[in-house]
This record gives sequence, structure tokens and C-alpha cells, in this order.
Amino acid sequence: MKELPKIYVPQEVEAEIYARWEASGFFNPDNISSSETYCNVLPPPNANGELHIGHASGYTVMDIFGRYNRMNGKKTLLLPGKDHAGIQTQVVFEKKLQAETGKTRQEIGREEFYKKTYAFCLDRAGYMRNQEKKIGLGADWSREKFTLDPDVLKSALETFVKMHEAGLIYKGKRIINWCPRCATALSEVEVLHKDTPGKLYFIKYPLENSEEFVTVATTRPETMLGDTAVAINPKDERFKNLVGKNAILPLQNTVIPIIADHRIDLAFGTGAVKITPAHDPLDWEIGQDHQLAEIQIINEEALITELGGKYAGMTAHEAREEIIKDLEKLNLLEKIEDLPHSVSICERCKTTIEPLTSSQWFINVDSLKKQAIQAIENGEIEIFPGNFKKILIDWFDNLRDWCISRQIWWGPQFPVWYCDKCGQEKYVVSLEKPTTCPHCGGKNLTQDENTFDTWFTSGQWAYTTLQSHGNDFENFYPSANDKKKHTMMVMGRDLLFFWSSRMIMMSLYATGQVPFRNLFFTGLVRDKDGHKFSKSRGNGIDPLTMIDKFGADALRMSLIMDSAPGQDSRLYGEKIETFRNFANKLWNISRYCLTQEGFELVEEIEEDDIKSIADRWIIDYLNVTISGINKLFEAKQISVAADVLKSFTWDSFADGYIEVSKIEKNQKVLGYVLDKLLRMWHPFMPFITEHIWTIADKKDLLIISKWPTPLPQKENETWSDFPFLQTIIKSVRNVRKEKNIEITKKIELYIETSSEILKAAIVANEEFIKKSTNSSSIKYNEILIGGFIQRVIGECIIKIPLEGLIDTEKETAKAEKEIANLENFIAGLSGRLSNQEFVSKAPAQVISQQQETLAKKQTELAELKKHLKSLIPN
RNA sequence: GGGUGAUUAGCUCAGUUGGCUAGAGCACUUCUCUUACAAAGAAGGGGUCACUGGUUCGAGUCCAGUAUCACCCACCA
Repeated sequence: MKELPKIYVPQEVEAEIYARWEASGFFNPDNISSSETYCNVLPPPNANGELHIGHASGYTVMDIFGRYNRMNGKKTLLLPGKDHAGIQTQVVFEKKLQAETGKTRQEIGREEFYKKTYAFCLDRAGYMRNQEKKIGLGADWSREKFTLDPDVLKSALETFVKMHEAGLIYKGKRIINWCPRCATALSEVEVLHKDTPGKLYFIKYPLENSEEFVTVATTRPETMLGDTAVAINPKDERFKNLVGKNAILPLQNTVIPIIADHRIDLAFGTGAVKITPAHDPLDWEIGQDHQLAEIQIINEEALITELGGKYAGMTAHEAREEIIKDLEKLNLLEKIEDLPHSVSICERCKTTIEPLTSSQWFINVDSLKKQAIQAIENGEIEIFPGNFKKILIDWFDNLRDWCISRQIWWGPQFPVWYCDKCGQEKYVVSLEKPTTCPHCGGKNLTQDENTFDTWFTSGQWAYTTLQSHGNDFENFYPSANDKKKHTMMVMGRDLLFFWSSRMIMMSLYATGQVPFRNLFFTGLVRDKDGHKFSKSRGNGIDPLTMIDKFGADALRMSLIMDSAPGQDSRLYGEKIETFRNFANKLWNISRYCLTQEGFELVEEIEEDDIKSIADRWIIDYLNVTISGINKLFEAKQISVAADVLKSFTWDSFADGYIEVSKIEKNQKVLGYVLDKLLRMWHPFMPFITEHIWTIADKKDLLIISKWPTPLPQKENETWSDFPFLQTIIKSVRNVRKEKNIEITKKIELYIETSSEILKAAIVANEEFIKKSTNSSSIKYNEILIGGFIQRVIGECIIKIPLEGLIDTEKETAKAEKEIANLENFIAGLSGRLSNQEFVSKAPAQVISQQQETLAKKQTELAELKKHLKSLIPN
């Protein structure tokens, strides 16, 4: 017998429980012996801030699968880490530096800036690690990695060297997305598009040696300073005779050709387009094909270059104003129209992107994407939800070469070396600084200043982490025949293109294998109104605050319940509260059990231990529940699994079995069911279950206890009577309650039924019913004289003699309503059963089932009508 | 322009392969602090499953189309 508080207080126990888990060493797979492994290399959050609700959501899913697999006896590794997050961290740290010291990164210099940022990241990583522990993440901290750890980085850079040798890497001057604020090139995924109101300017370009004009339309008139052609569609009848002629570029007064190109849209603007190869991606492509010159008139600070003549030094915006004025003076501005169009902005700092031509490093993705598509199509990776497979394949199909060089300071530098004599054209690729230049023998070599795109290193995370620790790669990474190796990746759906795609390409290239067999996407967590959480909106829910308020288990449950993979979900305080309440329910269920005399958690049960019909029912129902949950786990349907478990716990165990067990005790069955419940709840609510486990004097930790297996199902049909008996008991109890009959007062039950089966069930459990309802006797099909209350339960009527307590009006209304309901249902059912087509085409099983139901309901209706009749006074 | 998802009770959402009268939580109404639990229990109200067709004996579930919303992608200058 124990004394336990009425309310579970997570704040008092969670930290201590986590410390015990950690001390046990079972988060480290080396301490688990098994021939099977389970591995989830965790997505590394950016080491520059703190945990947000999206991290909490992902970690909950990863931890649920991790704990489930650990309990299923697999050597389980959740490998944690942090990402240096190049551009984002540089943005964050520059702001911090400015705020704290008033200095810019240029003022403290590259080396100092790098050192300080590194220290900052390590500090944040430590802080975030503690937050991760608070949500219960069962990761092996002894293996924690950072993307810039020397061993991790080395294998990532080796891939660069290998790719370069294979000819997949090239350096070239191409048009790229340039962020003037971050002062770096960006890949296509790092650019967002924002619909913005804008203007379309119609500008007249005079034709050479002519009085005529060709009018072009543009949203960015300032770029005309760098125009090197005017293009029209070859099918365009309006301009057919202009092709091959020249136009005079106003303001610059240069002669530019009029060319024909199929990429020009006849329907847009005037049909004639100014071509600025240096500052527009499409123009650049057209320029390449027509060998047009590239004139860079906007520099990397978004200012007009000296090639822009009198506009040099202006910002692009200022230049636009001036150019419009000047064109008006020259009478070359035909008109201005409103045109909403999409503006490219930097994903990290939201600054408007300037397309520029620039010398950058690229990966040729042609072969990589083919391999990736093949692996996905062959099912080498199973994707949850399934429809994301198509989205990913489509994306790969349209993927262009990947710009991997960035001009920021924070990140690993390219292992590329230049000699002062050979210049930028010839270079050496090598992890170590070469002593001499292989081209000229020069001794003075300097490293390429570019840093890698963050996704280049994090795209290799699945194996660079495993390769840096013992035999982890062999033990955990997928291989050709890996039935015993289970691998999982979980990430938010927003990382589909950024990360999952890169991981698949890079891993296939570097290891010849997919990085994981299962890829699970979580949806985004939104606020109550469906908005994204954002700093500017100020609608964020801090996971740590929620844990402090409601407990980690409640937060975890609220993040996974009622949600489907890839589908966004909403989170708000009240929702978390309901799971806090559920945790408390589980606490009180356990509290009831644990305070029973002689109660203990029971691991195994014998057939002889099952005594009553209630025992039989709960045990068999538990078996069904266990099998169901196992199936759901295999299908990665954890939300549904938790839902099934929840209704078993609350409706069947608490409201059903425990109520019965107060009358007829069987501690062994009670202990067996609770034991299984705690195990199955553990992945979802690890803290409270471990806490109860400890209180119940279990010596081993719940984290490594065995996941339940269903008992072999016995050939025994009687348990199916239980819900019926339970309904009888409940209704009698409700009558007592309604009529305020003291619990100690004995009553008599009269039962009328024409169903032999039901009668047999009642007779067989007469003592049980009598005890449960505190009745002195049960009489069958006897005539009852005097006042009584009756209830119709299925095909039988229960009558309780209670003279003077009957509310005829109320009872009549209730009966009439039920009769109407039933008649309606019977009409539908019998209509279907008399339909020749249904009878001839539906499966026999369905027909007999429905016939059975119809018969039952008809009897029930008859009983109800009898009941109603007896209510009406003669 | 292309794609994806959503549309089920007042709100937030489940609904696994089409099959007994469509579920949960919150909110609402009425009652109960009954010794596991008022963070609970009991009883109850509330839904032509967006719309229109189709397939089927049978559709919330499958197919086609429509509408509304959300998101993603795209080189319309």
C-alpha cells in the first residue's frame, strides 16, 4: 500500500528521470546487445539560437520511434548534432556583434570573426542540448557532432575532392542570385519569391538609320544600361522585318542588334524584350546562345558601376528614377502600367536579390539527380506521406546545377589553392595546403576564399557523422542487404528540397547507398488561427515554457496527436492542457492500482490467472490493442496508435475494467494490464511512465523494458458478452443514482428477454451482476406487480421495483424517441435486405451480418414497444 | 502558368484496405466534490462528411469536374 498525491506534478520529477536515463548509458547503443540496429541520425538544428516548437515536434516523432525500437530490442542510435548554418549564423552573429560592440565583421577581420562565431555556436549548442533533454530526447550525447568538427568536416571535404576528380565540380562565370546584404551568391532554393506591386515601363528604342522605334517593356528600367540586344519571337509577324537590324540603346547610345529567340513570349508587353545578359537569368541564357556581351552595370553592393555612365555610384533605385526622368525628356518613355510581379528576396535576410554574373563553384547534378530519382522510384527509400514521393521526383527532374560557393566568412573554406604566378585560372584541389604549385613550381599559394553552402556539408550528415565514430558506419548505415539495419529520417516538410534531396544525392554519390530507408516528414506547427509562428508576428509558443507549465509529456502528446505526416497542425495552450489532463488520468489510474493491497506490476500471466468474464474481456481486448498498435507503428501511424491506446486506457481499462475490479478484485490481471499500458505509453509519454514504473518498485528502467507482445488468442467467445453485461450494470447503477437510492440498499432485478443467448450470459454471470449492482436477486420473465422502472438494453428489459419513484412522462418521452430512432434504422436495413441487387451482389458475410443485426433490432424494438405500453396507464 | 494539400459538430481535428445508426477533444445544457481522478464522472444537444456528376448492391472513403482556402514550385521581361 502506498500513499500517492492526487495530482501528477511533472516539474518535480522530469529532470531527475532524465538524469537517470542518461546515467544508465542506454541511450548509447554500445550498451545494448542485439543483432538488429535502429538508427536515426538527427537533423542538426542551427547552432545560433534556441529550440522552437518545430524542433520539439520533430524530436518528439524521432524519440517516439527511437524508444519504440529500443524497447523492441534493437541497438538504437539517435545521433544528435548541430549545424553551423553558414549564412543564417553569420547574419545572427553580425547583428549580435553590432549590438554588443558596435563593430562590423570587416572591422574585426575575417580570422577574428570566425573564431568568435565558432565560440558563439559552441555556446548555443550547449544551451540547446539542455533544451533537447528537457523534451525527453533519448539521444546518445557521447556521439554528438557539429558540422565543423574536424572529422566530420574532413569527410565532407573529401567528397568535394572526389567529385572534382570525377569532373562533377566546375568553376564558372555564370549568372547567380546575389544577396547584396549578405554579400554572397545563393543557390536557387535560398531565394524566395514575393508578390509585389510594381510597374511595367514601355521604352522606345530608336532603330538605327531610321525614324522608327521598337518599344520594349520592362519592370527594371535601370538594367537597360547593360542591354546588349533586343529580342523578339521568330513567329511574331509584327516585328518580322526588324530581325537582323540594329537599335540604338538610349542613354548609352550604343548600337545593339535585334535578334529572334523562341523564349520570348508574344503575348507579354509589346512582344519585344530588352536583353541584359549580366542581370537577368533568362537574358543570360539568351545571351549565351547568341554570343552577346555581358555588361555588368550593377555591382555587388547593388550600386551602378562605372559602365553605367552618368548613373555610376547611384543605387539601383536612384538610377531608376533618374533614368525615367531622362527618358521622359527624350520623349522615349511611351507609358507606364501597373504590374504586380514577383520579386526575388534572400531567404535569410529578405533583401532583394540582384542577379549578377559571377565566378562561382558548381556541382553538375545531371548524374546525381538521375541516381536519386532511380533510388526513390525503386522504393529504396520509403517516404511518409507517400504523395511526397512525386513532389520530390518532380523537383529532381527540374533541378539545375547547384551553386555551392558562398562569399561569406562563416563556414568551411574551399580546399582549393592558387599560386600567385598562375593566378585564378589554374588551381590545385587538396585538403592540405600544397608546398609547391604543380603548374609552375611556385611556392606562394593562397586558399580560395569561398566558403561552402551549408547544405553541402549538412547534405552529407547521414554518413559523415557515422564515419567519425568506430564502426558506426558499418553497423548503422544502410547497405545492400540490410534487413537487420533499420534507418529513419524525420524532418519538417519545409526541408524537403533543401535537405532531404541533397542528402539523397550526396549520399548515393559518396557511399553508393541511400542515406536512410525511411523518410518521414512532419507538417509545420501553426498557431490557433493557422498562422506560421514568426518573430515579427509575436505568436510563438516557446516549447520550454510549455514544458514548465504542462510537462514534457503533455507537450509531446499535443504535438503528435490528431496529426498526419506532412500535414500542418495547430498548437495552443488549451490543446496542451487536455494532454496534461490525460497524463493526470494515467497517473490516477496508476494511483488506484498502486494503492491496492498486494498490488504489483505483473510481467507474465497464466491462463489460470484469468478468472472472471471481465478478466477475459480486458485481457483479450488488450491483446487486440497490442497487435493493432504494432501494426500502426510499422505503418508509421503514431498518431492513430496513440489514439487507439488512449481509448483503450480510458474507455476500456479505466471506465470498464477498473470499475468492475472494485467489486471483483483480480490484482494479477490489473497488474498485468497496467504493466503493458506503461510500456506502450512510454514512447509517447516517457517521463510519467518511467516515474510510475519506479514507484511500482521496478528495478530496471522502463526505457529498456520489453515492448509487449500479444498473447496467443484463446478459443473463447464469452468475453464478447462483457460489454453487454457492463451496460446492464451501468444502467442499473445510473437508475440508482438518478433516483437517489443509497448504495447500501439492496434492490431486486427482473429481467425479461426472448433471447436465449443473452439469458444464458446473464445466468452465467448472475453473481457478478448481483454484486456489481448490489441486488439481492434476479428473476427472469416473471410478472411484476406494482411500480417499477425499466430500461431496455438491446433485446432485454431490466425492471427494478421502485414504487412511487417513476416519472412516467419522462420515461415515455425517452422510449418514444428510441422507438422512432430504431424504426428508422430498421426501415433502412430491411429495405436494403429486400433489395434483390444487394442480396445477389454483396458478399455473403455482409448479408448475414446485416440479417443478424436486423433480427436483433427487431426484437429490441418489440421489447421497447412493450416497455412503452406498460408505461401508459390503462 | 504548373503542382500539392485542405474542405467532416460552434472550434481544432481523427476516420488505416468502400460495409452495422459518422467519431474524439474543447466548448455548450443538466446533474454529481460517490474513498484513483472536479485536471473527474453521469446524462444530453449539436453534422444532407464543400458542391455536381460517375463507378458500385453499397461512397466521408474510389473516379471526374466545380468552388473556396492554404501552401509549394516556375526564367512572363
